[in-house]
Amino acid sequence: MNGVSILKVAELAGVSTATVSRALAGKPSVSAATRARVEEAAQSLGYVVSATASGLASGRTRSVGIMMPFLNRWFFTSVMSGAHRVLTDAGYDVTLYHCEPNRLDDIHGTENDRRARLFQESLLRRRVDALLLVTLSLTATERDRLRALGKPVVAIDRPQPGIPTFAVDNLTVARSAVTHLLDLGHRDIAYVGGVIPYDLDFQVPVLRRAGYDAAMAEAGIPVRSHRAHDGDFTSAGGFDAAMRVLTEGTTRPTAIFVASDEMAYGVLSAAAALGLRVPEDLSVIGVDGHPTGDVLGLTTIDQHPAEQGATGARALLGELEPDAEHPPAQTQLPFELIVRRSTAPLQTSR
Amino acid sequence: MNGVSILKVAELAGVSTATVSRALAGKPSVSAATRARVEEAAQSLGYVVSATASGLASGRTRSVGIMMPFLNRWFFTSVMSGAHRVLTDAGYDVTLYHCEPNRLDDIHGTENDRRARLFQESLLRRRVDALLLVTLSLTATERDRLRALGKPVVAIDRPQPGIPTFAVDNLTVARSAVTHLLDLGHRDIAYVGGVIPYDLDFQVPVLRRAGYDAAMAEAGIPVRSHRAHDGDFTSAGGFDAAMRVLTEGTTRPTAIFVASDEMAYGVLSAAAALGLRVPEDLSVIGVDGHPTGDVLGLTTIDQHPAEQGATGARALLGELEPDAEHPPAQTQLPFELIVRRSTAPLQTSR
DNA sequence: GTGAAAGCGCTAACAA
DNA sequence: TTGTTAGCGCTTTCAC
Repeated sequence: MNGVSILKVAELAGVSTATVSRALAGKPSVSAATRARVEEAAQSLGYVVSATASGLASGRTRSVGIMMPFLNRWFFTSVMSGAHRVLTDAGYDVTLYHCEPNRLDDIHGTENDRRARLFQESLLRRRVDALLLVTLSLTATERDRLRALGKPVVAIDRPQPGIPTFAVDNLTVARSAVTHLLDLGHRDIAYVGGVIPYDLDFQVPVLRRAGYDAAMAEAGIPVRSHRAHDGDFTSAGGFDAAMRVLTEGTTRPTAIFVASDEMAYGVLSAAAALGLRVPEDLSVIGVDGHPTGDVLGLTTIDQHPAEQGATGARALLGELEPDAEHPPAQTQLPFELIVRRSTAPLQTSR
Repeated sequence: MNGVSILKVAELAGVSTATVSRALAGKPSVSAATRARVEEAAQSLGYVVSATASGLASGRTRSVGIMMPFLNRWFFTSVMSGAHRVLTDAGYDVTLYHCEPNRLDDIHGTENDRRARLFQESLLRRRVDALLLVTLSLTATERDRLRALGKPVVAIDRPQPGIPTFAVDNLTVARSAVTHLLDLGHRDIAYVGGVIPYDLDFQVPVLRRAGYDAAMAEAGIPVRSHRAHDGDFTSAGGFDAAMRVLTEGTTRPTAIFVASDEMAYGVLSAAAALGLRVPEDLSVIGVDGHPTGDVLGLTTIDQHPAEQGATGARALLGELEPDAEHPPAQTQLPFELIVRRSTAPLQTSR
């Protein structure tokens, strides 16, 4: 019923349990011959160290936590997937924490018990050695609680004060997307973003909007407010926002920069619903590198989310090793413009 | 650095550590007054029980494992998400295991070390009290290893011999989809499925294909082989399969049943690429209930994946309680036809 | 390079 | 109802 204990291995190998522990942990102070005998004994008995016992004795659990605000959205799970691979290959298990975003309409913080429990209970159970935060906005209190854990913490995609962060430069990402449209001759460029429903301080949409504003300003093009609307990072939200962007006012934009691919699918659909041809009547560019963008011909900026997760995980593993240097405070990750058929030069004959 | 220990709580509350343990575990044999004092002491000290210590002493880790073949595909993460919610609300942590599918071209099982390590090492670390398998095909050996753990195991979506399973009836799902098309007057109905790349024994596509065959047979319509092609459960695969389905032979099907929504996006795109209007020239129906299907107007069969995960998790929690009855060997979950604008009555004037 | 022994922080008999 | 005590299965000094 229970697994084989270290004692059996010690007996079979004719050594003490201390030696078995050392040998299996790869400690240097074990002779090659002994190590071989121990490994063979362990192998033949199917012995695997008990996570709880080892964790209690050593204080290290060999598991790391990944915290994300959404458990089933492509970007987040892709980051997670990349991190998971790196961590499990290094012998760590992964515990998944769902950190529910604080909603804008709950600005007084009276709700979100689940999030409170996460920081006040779950993390204190000391089940993990380190934590990877994916696109999370923390309050100062939450950051203090994390710090109090005394464990390595790394953030992906959303810089946190005092926490090493790996992210693309979202402002530059957005600027690059808009610049692509500008280079194609577009001037009347709309923005579909996604600030609305979540997180008090969800920075990514803000930065993408800022990049849009910056690129337009550099091109000397004024941005009118009815040219920017919020989807909520869903296809349906993108559809609604695009319907407004494309029907408000007396003229129509010739291009739209959409802050995520999944919203862009909704934008493409809205264009079709209005009888607009893409890219002849309207150019559309997204962000993320979502795989369905391929068949839909969506031009996008791929930010390689799985690689982001892998990079964050490697930084964590580095910190977990006693004598490794700490990761830099903030590291910028690469991204890549992928031109497909949803963007084209401005048609001058309109 | 380390958390507060049970001893401090005991001192502050003026009781023994055993009583603290009992009180905090909600054991009945504690007086209301004592319990209150203990809880207050724990609260004021910010005490949370150590997962490792509690796990070692009790043999229960209060964590459950979720095993899935893909960590970043919508269906799987949705199931996971539903299960995660139920489990964390019940006070359990979730450890995520990636069980890499065995590829068809690796039929001799010489590779896939990661999968081997999962069953021969990770699971033996006894980090979890129970296991939820999402759409997994196990070998007999793997099943034996799971059984040897002596822990509750529940499967979602893919029946496993000897393991309680929750799933939609995939044959009926497929049959319903095809029947919807038949009811609209279609006779020449193609199939885009997805057997190719993974898992020796990946049953879902097989069942969906069987449902298609059955519905067609019942309608007395022969199925010709060039009317069925495999995508690989990706949009790109769906696109390629549809291109073949729509261009091979001298006539074109008037409808396509696609075994997943994400493939169906590729099918819609292929239709557009060929200048076919949906639904006027071609009806398309998918399966899953993927959210982007909403804006794309994709008719589908929603199988409520998050609910599937929640249901599986509840069954596991039931088994974790000593005196609960075991879940039934196989339970069929509901699904729902959602008619949108990608399907329409057969146009007789062609 | 290896062993003896003392915990790690809890839980679960067993007593009282 | 509560306290005492013996582990749970490892890791890690400290000796040798």
